[in-house]
Parts: sequence; structure tokens; C-alpha cells
Amino acid sequence: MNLKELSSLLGLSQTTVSRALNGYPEVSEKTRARVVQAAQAHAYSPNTRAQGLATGHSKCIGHVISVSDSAEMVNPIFGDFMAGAGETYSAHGYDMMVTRVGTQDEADTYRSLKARGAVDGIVVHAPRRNDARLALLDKIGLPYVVHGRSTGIKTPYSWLDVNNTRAFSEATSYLASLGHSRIALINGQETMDFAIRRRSGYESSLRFAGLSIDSALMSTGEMTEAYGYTQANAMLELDQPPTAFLAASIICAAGIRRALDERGLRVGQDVSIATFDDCLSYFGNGGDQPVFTAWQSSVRAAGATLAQMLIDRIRAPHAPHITTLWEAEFVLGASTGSAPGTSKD
Amino acid sequence: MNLKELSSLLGLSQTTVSRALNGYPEVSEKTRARVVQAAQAHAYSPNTRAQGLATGHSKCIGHVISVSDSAEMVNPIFGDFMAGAGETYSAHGYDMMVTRVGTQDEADTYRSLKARGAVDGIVVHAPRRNDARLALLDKIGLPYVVHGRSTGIKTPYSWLDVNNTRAFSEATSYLASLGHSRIALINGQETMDFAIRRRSGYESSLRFAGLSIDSALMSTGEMTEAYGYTQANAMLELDQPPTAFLAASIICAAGIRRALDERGLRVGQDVSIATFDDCLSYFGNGGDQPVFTAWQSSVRAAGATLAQMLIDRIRAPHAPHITTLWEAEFVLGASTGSAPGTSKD
DNA sequence: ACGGCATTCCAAAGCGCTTTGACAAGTGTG
DNA sequence: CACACTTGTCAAAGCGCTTTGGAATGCCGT
Repeated sequence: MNLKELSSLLGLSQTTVSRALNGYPEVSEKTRARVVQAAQAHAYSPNTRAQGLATGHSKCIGHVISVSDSAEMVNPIFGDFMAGAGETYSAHGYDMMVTRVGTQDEADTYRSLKARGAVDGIVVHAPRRNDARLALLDKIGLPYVVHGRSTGIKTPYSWLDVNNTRAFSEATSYLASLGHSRIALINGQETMDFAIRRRSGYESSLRFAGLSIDSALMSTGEMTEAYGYTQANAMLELDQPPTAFLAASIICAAGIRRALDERGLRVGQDVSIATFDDCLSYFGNGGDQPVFTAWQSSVRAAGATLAQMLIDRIRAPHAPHITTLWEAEFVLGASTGSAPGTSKD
Repeated sequence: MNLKELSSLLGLSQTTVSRALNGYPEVSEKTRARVVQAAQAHAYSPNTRAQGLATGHSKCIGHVISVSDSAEMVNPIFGDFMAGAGETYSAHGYDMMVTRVGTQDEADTYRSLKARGAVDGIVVHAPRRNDARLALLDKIGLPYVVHGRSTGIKTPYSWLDVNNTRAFSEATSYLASLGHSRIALINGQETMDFAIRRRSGYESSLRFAGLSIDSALMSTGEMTEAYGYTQANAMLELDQPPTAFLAASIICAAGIRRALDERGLRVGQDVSIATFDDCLSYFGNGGDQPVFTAWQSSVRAAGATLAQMLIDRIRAPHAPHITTLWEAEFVLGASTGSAPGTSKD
């Protein structure tokens, strides 16, 4: 069923039917009702491609997952982000396109997405410091919003970020206030802007607390369970092992806990764990008694909000940029306690 | 840059340029080379929508994530699946569209995807028993492949599945052979076909081993970490608690381990855990000493293979259906051991 | 009765591509 | 040298929609 068929069926012109369905005022309410009903009855939906050709918009948003070819990792965060974004998209009649690409082909992918007119805008994931993608997107004229920020980029752009510096600063201070002086940071990959911010929050609080910054207590890597486990184990072998861990993700934190459990160390008593928590649906940290003491911020909510920001941006490409900074929420869990030897224990 | 511009720039007709780029034989190699070079120089990519309109194909594959509105869960498996599928798609010039939808709107989504011509085919995820989606897709004529199978569907369809029955049967037998007589099954949602198969494999091996089937040792639910934890805890409170757990996913298994650790039970000694492992990139179970004894099958590989199957199917919609059954691979990990009180321990 | 003004509808152009059918130019044959 | 073929190219139609610029209709006041 297409426009031509539907309109001849109704004895109307294509113009009128099209206008009726798209809510234009030039058509009487009576005929509009008739058209809408007929469209529903015959399950007519305008052909996306034809509509796109005629309007010049694809009504589609692109997400590029860049997969470093060596590791082939897909962060589970992505799924939750897309669920949030997808909700917004479908509410506004947008489709969502996902492209998987090796990191070195990323620029070509953006260019192609634009040249082919495949998408009206894109979400930039996992921005790096001085991320070259932003300038590229500006140059080719593809609207975008950034999930996170890119330190060093001078030109304005729209972003939504969690205050990572603050969260990790608070977390570090919190652990220090419990008497911990050897606090380890199990960070994400420090090519990512957010990881850099997290480290700086951590370091500044260490300094503020008068604690030494020990590179042996800092690690950076892909935030897998195995990574948390391996790093925790390595650090616990040190002459002066940490008494507290600060993890970049609840998945890492799970790995750290495994290392502690395996060594017979009691989490929250012998060794503390605090973590950032993206509120992934498959790794709940809620309930009456949260497992981990955490600074949390829902990545699903971020997806929903960023999607809205992008849609607004596509509608008004020259509107001033919107930037949003969310504060992570503190949740006290069972994984932290006073440092061993401090006060009562 | 579009076809018209490019062709007038070359002093050729649009026809010739189009044919040159699409590899038609009617154009001399000399002009083809000239055209290809110019296209590259001017970063010309044909407009996807126009191309789609003209050809009738969208060169796009749909994936529908149906999110039960109550829970809003997104299985991390999805990310790995898409990474695998995405690789195949981009190799064949296909785009990937993801639609998030509440379960009750799923049928409408498929219909709309077809009516709008948005996709050339789709991948059906998480099939249920007697899944109504397959008949719907057949009816509306949207090519598809199924990740898994749907018991009860008589008409042929293309699928790729892991031999879940066998894997869980083997796993149960394995645990029984270690002397375990109280073996718990922490299953996925038994609305899903794969979960039903897993249970049947589990039960048949229990029977074969002469062990009783105790519904108190079986649970079904969304395979989150918290679910594994909660169920394990509940079962360990039973008068006759299990000495072994069989988990549906490595994420559940992590929850079970947490419950054991918390109770001071040694994994692989006091209580064993075996699990199915989808080889998620963020939850590696590999290495020299795998954490869990597992039956594994890469969901990423499944994605890549199913994508290929779908593309083939789109090319030849009336070709006989292809069905593929993969066997899960056994991996001995540290999480299983003889039942307490059995032989040496 | 007639011009003026909304109101309601339409024919046709155009979006950027593929593809059909036709046409020059070049090649070989008798 | 005329003939039939191949080879390389093109103009134009068409994919299904939106949108521009009219045109017909009905209603008003004068």
C-alpha cells in the first residue's frame, strides 16, 4: 500500500492525503479523519526512503561503536545507553542506526554516514582528550552531541557528562576519611577523557588529604571483570598493599571483590571497595543494602537525555549549544569501612 | 556531491557514472577508472535513500530489542551479538538498525518496519516457545533469521542455535559424576525457548543419574547478577541445600559466587558452580585457569554467522532454510570439585 | 449579480538514484 | 563497400514521497 493507491482509493489527490496525514492545516477536519482512518485500515505507513528523499531528512540517528581491533570489546554500558536513547527516538519517530567500526576507520565512517545521507545526526561515544572527531563532524556538517566531554576542544559543542572529577574526588576523600591511606585507583582506559578526569579527581583528593600519590596504586585498562581481578591481585602483592580500592565501574569492582574473596579478605572490613556505578540493568546495586558503596549515575537516563538534545539540535542546528553536567549520587553500601587498625573495628 | 554533479563534472551521463561505480560490464575499463578516481577525489557516496528508492532495497537489517516495560532490562549479550553481526554487515555494505520497543508493541514494530521499507530483513532475538513472531514475519513477507529456535513452530525457518539441551544435560551429568546429588538450576526466564531446553536437559540428566527433581532447586528469572545472588542465598537456606549450582549465564554465576563468598563457602570445594558462558567480552572466562567450569559458545560468533545467513536469505528469499546447531565447548575451571564428603577432599 | 476572499483541493515538479530502451561509433565479414 | 554485430554511451522514465503554485468551490458583502 502506497500513497498513490491510498489516495485513488479515497478519491483524493496524493497531495491531500499526504497533507492530511502530516497534519497540515489546509485540509478540512472531515477529510482528514477519513484519510487517517483509511490509512489505519490499510496499514499504510509512508515509505521511509521516499519520505527521506523528498524531505532531505533521514529521521535516523547514528551511533558508532568503535571497536579497537585488537581487543574487540563491547562495553555493556552501550546496551543500556541505547535502551535509553531508543525510547526517546521512537517517541519522536526517529530510527536508530548502529555502526560497528575499527577505530582507524572511524573518520571514514562519519564521512560516509553524512555523504550517503544515512543519518541526520550522531551521538559521539567515549570522547578522548582533544578528540579529533568533533572538528571532523563540524567540518562535514553532521549534527552531534557528545556523551562526555573532550578536554582541549575550544569550539563549543553540546554535551552531557557526569561530574567525574567530583565523584572520584569525593570517593577518594570518603575513603581517606575512613582512615585509608593506601587507596588504589582501578581506572578505565586513560585515553578516554572521563578516565583522565577521574584520575585527576582522585589525585587532587589524595593531595588534599596529605596522602602520597603512588603510581603503583594506579592502573588503567578496559573495565572488564578480569581486569579488576588482575589489577587487584597485583596490587595486593605489593609490599604496602592498598586497603581500599576505587573502581571505575561496577564490573571492575566485581573483579576486585573476587580477588579479595579468593584471598580470604573481608570486603568492607579488611579491604574497602568504592566504585562508580552506571546503573546497568544487569548489575543492580540497589535494594535495601547496596553491595557497593558507589557514586552512581544512570547511563540509560543519559542516553534518553542525549537523544532528546540531539533531536532538538537537528531541528535547530544553529541554536546555542547545551551542556549538562550531572552529579553522581552517593550510595552507601556494604563494601566500605574504616581502615584496619583505625578506631573501632 | 551527487551523481548529477559528478557526471557533469566528468562530461559523462549519470547512467555511465552509475554503471561504472556499480561494476556493470557495459562501461569500458578506461572510463571506469576515470569515474572511480573522480568519485574518490570528491568523496562521492551515493545517497542511501535515493539508492534505496530506486532499487527497492534498503540495505539495512533490523534488530528489535523488546524491553519488558516493567523491568527495562537490556541483556549485555545484545552488545556482543551486535558487534559480531555488525562486522558482517559492514563487510557487505549493510547498515544495522536497532529498535527498542515494549513487548506488547512488538508486532506493530515489525509491521511498520516492513511497511515503511525501513529494513530488508531482521534478526529475531530471544525466541519464545511457539513464537507468534515467526508466523507474523512470514505473513508480512519480511525475511528473517532466528537466534535460537522456537519449539512448536512447524513451518520451516532459518535459525542458529546452541545445543542448550545437550550442554545442560552434560553439565548436570558432570556435576552428578562429581558426587553432587543436590544440583540447583539457576535458569533464565522460562518464557524463552532456550531456557526451557536447558531445563529439560538438566532434568533428563538428573533422572538418568537417579537423582530427584526438586522444584525448590530450580529457579527462573532475568539473568542478572542480583538474581543469581538472591536465588543462591535462598536455596542455601533450605534444609537440604544444594552442593552445586548450574547457572544460565556467567553473570548469574558471578552472583552465585558472591553469595557463596559471603557465607564463607569455598567455591569448587564446599559448593560447585558450573555455568553456561556466552563469551562476553567484558566477562572473560578464559586464560590459563578459567574461573568457572563452563559450557561456552560465543554469542559474538553467533551474531556474525546469523548476519551472514540473513544476508544470504535476503539475496535468495526462496532458497531452502538453513539451520545450524552449535555444540557448546566444555571448559574446566576452578569452580567445580567433588561433592563434600565424596572420596578425597 | 458580481468581485473578493477564504477554504479546500489538485497537477506537476523534484528529491538522487537505477534501469530500460535507443543510439552512435567501432569492428569484423562477405 | 554494405551488412550485421558488438561496444560504449546516453536520455528519459520511474521509485514513493513532499511541496510549490494554481485552480476550483463556497460564502460574504455590496
